[in-house]
Amino acid sequence: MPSAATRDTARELLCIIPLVMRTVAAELRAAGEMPAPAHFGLLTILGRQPRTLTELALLQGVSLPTMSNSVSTLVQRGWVKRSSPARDRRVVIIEVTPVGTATVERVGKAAEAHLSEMLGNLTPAARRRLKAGLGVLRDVFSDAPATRPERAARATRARTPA
Amino acid sequence: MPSAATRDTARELLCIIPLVMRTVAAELRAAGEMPAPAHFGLLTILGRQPRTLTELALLQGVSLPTMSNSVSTLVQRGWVKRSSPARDRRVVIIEVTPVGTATVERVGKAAEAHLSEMLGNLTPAARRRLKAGLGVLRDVFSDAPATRPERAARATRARTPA
DNA sequence: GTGTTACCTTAGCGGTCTTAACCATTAGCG
DNA sequence: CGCTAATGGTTAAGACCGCTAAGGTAACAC
Repeated sequence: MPSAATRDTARELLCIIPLVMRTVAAELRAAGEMPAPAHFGLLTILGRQPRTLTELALLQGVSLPTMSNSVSTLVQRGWVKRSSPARDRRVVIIEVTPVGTATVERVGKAAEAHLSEMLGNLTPAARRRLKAGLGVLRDVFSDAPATRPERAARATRARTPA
Repeated sequence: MPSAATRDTARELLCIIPLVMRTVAAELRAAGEMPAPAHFGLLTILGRQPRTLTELALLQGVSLPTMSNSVSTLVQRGWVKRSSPARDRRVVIIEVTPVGTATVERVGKAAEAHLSEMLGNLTPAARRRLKAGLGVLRDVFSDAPATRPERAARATRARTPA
């Protein structure tokens, strides 16, 4: 049984996040060649190291088809590259291309600049509070697709026997 | 010129918010009759008082057509009602219906419950930090469509002289 | 009454996400 | 060795959400 305080925070989340999301998306859109919100995080992750499709889907908390499609559009734009290791030709490794790196760099800077304009008016204390809050959000949501059991279930291909 | 700290926070925002958004959307989706993420905030606002379409668009930071469409689907589901005051038949007043109120109530509770599960593991201190951060987010984004000058301009009818 | 302005809607497009169904490759086992 | 099952991805179809551009109607101003 969740405490009232917890439920209150949940409600806050429910109302505020979409609002913020819209703004973030708008920033990204305005920041030039629009790597859609989802693409931005993806490119950032891939900037650290190449990944398989499944890994990416897990990290971002989306379904495999969604990730497959996202990657496809990223490939179309020349930002990432698919490749299959000879070891196991079922898997697909996704890597960023130099163009992709450059793009995420550039767009990220532009979006940051815009966002910073809004954040610039904050008092240092408020900014610190914001950052702390974001840290908590990251801890909670960073890889917790836990609420959807199916997600995990699918991984093991639990087939309900008709 | 934004400080490094500000830019850092902006980058955090850019990466984390979409992640959180996905989870929130999933909660709402899982919570039954899925008033899509955007609809939830809308119904909440309308729960406080009826609004015109333009007001709603401004409050939510979306374009007028977008709001018109959202309201249309809400109407289709019987959650809100459109009406034109005799005073000025150009404007449209949106009101929640009893069904709408009940729905947002029920779905909100379900989503809260899910979210609370994740939030429940937080230490009280962490939860407080989160709440504080959300408060800052609200202040910054709640009605700051500032990045798009047209939006504000349109409201005050500040017409750039051709 | 003619023209401008305000408010809203329609049309069309791209993006994100889902589930269901399908294909290809690999691994296990008789 | 050949068949079956499991694993990893992709395609297809459907629902939302956001945008711009292009109407349409009501009110206001001359």
